[in-house]
Amino acid sequence: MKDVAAAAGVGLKTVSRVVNGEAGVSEATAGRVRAVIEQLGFRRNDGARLLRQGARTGSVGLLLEDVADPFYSQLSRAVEEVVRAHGSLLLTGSSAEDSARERELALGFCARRVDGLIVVPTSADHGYLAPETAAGTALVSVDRPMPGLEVDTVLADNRAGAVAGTAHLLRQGHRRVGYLGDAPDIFTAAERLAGYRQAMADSDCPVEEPWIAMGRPDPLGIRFALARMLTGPTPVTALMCGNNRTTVAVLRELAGRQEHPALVGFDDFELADLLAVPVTVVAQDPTLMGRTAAELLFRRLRGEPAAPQHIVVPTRLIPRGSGELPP
Amino acid sequence: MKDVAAAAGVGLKTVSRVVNGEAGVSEATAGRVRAVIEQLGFRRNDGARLLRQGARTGSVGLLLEDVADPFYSQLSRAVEEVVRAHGSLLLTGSSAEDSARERELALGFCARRVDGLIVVPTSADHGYLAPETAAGTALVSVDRPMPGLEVDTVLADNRAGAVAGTAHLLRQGHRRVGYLGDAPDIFTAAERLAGYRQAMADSDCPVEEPWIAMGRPDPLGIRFALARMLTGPTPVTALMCGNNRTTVAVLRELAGRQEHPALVGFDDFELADLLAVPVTVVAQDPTLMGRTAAELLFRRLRGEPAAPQHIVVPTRLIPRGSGELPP
DNA sequence: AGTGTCGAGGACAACGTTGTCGTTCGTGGC
DNA sequence: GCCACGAACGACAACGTTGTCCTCGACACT
Repeated sequence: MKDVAAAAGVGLKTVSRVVNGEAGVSEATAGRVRAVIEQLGFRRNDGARLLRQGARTGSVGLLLEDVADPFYSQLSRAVEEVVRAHGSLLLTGSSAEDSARERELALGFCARRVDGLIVVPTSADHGYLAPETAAGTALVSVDRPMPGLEVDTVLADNRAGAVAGTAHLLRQGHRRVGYLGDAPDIFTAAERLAGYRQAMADSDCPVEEPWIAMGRPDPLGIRFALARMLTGPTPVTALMCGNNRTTVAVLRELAGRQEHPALVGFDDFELADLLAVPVTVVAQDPTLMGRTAAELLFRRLRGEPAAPQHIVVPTRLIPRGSGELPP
Repeated sequence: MKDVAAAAGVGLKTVSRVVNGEAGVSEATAGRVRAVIEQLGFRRNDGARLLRQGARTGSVGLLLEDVADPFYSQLSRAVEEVVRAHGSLLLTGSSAEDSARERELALGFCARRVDGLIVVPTSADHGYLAPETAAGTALVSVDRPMPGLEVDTVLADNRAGAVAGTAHLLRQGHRRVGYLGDAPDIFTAAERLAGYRQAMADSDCPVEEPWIAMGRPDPLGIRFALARMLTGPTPVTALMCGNNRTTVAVLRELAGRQEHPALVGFDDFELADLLAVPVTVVAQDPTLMGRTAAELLFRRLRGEPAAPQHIVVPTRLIPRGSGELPP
């Protein structure tokens, strides 16, 4: 900017005025300055601007488990749209379910002075973010609650969804239903497992422990779990899958086996309706969740709600065939 | 930091030294300063730091069509991994194929002084980025070349892939093959269409214009296009689809129709192998493309290659069934 | 005791902006 | 001719850091 001022033969402040469209510059001068700016390819340094103004940086951080997961990538897109509508930019990071990595990214974002942070928290304590919220950084937790900090939170109705999915299978006449879910220290996984147990209990169906398999969805683990569930002395006739990754892994494994148990998946996924047996799912609305979280963040930045909000987004059972198979 | 210095009863610079782990501070003082930092929840303002140092900001911008598209979300994740390995942060934006929006985002990133920009360019001229590259911002174009600017570029071998996919159908005995692709002003769409035409010509198969449908993949457009291709006087017996979105839309539309033409899709997609008729695809490697682009960016930041690099990532035909159906 | 040396720590400027306040100059009214 | 006034513009400080250079005291050596 100094260079521009020198080249245009005007003062520093005049260039600043032109750049910011402020009044008090004659059209002749402004034109000359603009020409020099164009010629020199000058762009204002937002870092310095923000430093001076002490204002918002116009950027928001989004921290989730994995951008490549369709659930999160849809959520991410929804967040982006809201952020964009507010004229802000979005920093994204994948925690890969590693709390150290999450923390590192979150603090990195804060060092860049993001206005707010939208986080899909890992299960570790998030007290380290307290100074940031105290310093005015808005914080919204999405998909899971944030352990160790009272913040705005947007959750799916995991338990009710799992109850609905499991109950749907039971209504088809199944009594032995298996459950495959993510690692139980993940909030959603635990909630959905609880929903499954509740639905089973509500229908007086005792649950045998071999019917339950919890863990990060890897093909081998799924294979063993399915073998145990489907070929034991009391084989299950139906499966409830706790998330899209697991559902897909199960479908892939089932494709290589003889058994064709009924199946309901938590999370909708593309092409679920086009499979040989279309897959019944308990659909979440990642777009709505992302949008809600982002809007909550900007409401918070406007200083609107006094107490932390807790919003629960309902799920929806979509019968497509796999969940309507008889025992 | 001023507050920390005051509270700890030391000078500003001493706090700075502690924060940066510089020598010249006694352990006693350093401990005291660290305690105050902890207590006050102080975090260094990276904006000011970078302003002072005039150095790299440790951030990179990624601009693509749509984070929610599985192809781009995988690419995005790969970029993120490399960026993280270099200790940088990632700003992400979706252009939604809108060049004005892309430009706005790109300039926004540059105002934040990102060290580099990885872009999936729209078809508009990108000369506006010339001043940025001149100012030292690294720039890499991925998935498509960047019109109007000579930059590092990572492309898939679109034409060869489309040739391979189309030739594969022709080898099954098809002579009338239809092509459905994205809007022809998109580089990849045009390249792949050209590959299709070339393969047809190589096998002396004349192409009739109703067999070709180019445009943004919307269900209605696909429906009309398929009706035209499949029910005209010279109906096609096979389809080549130009991208994952189109392939999925076509599959969905075909599911509601009687005809079951052979089909090869450009881009692999999850569950392609689990459909009623598993889908033969020309697979790209979005992870490799993303990683390559990001590594190129950091090489450029280290000042390594003199001239802009052009890297072409090969595609791979994966026969699964749909492409092996006879006429 | 005087001098040199070294470690600890502070004062100050500068990075690129913008808010505040002042200066200059032209115009219009008396 | 004088003054008031407003428009156009510039000088300067400040934002939070860090690099440079300085001071101060302790200690060892002559």
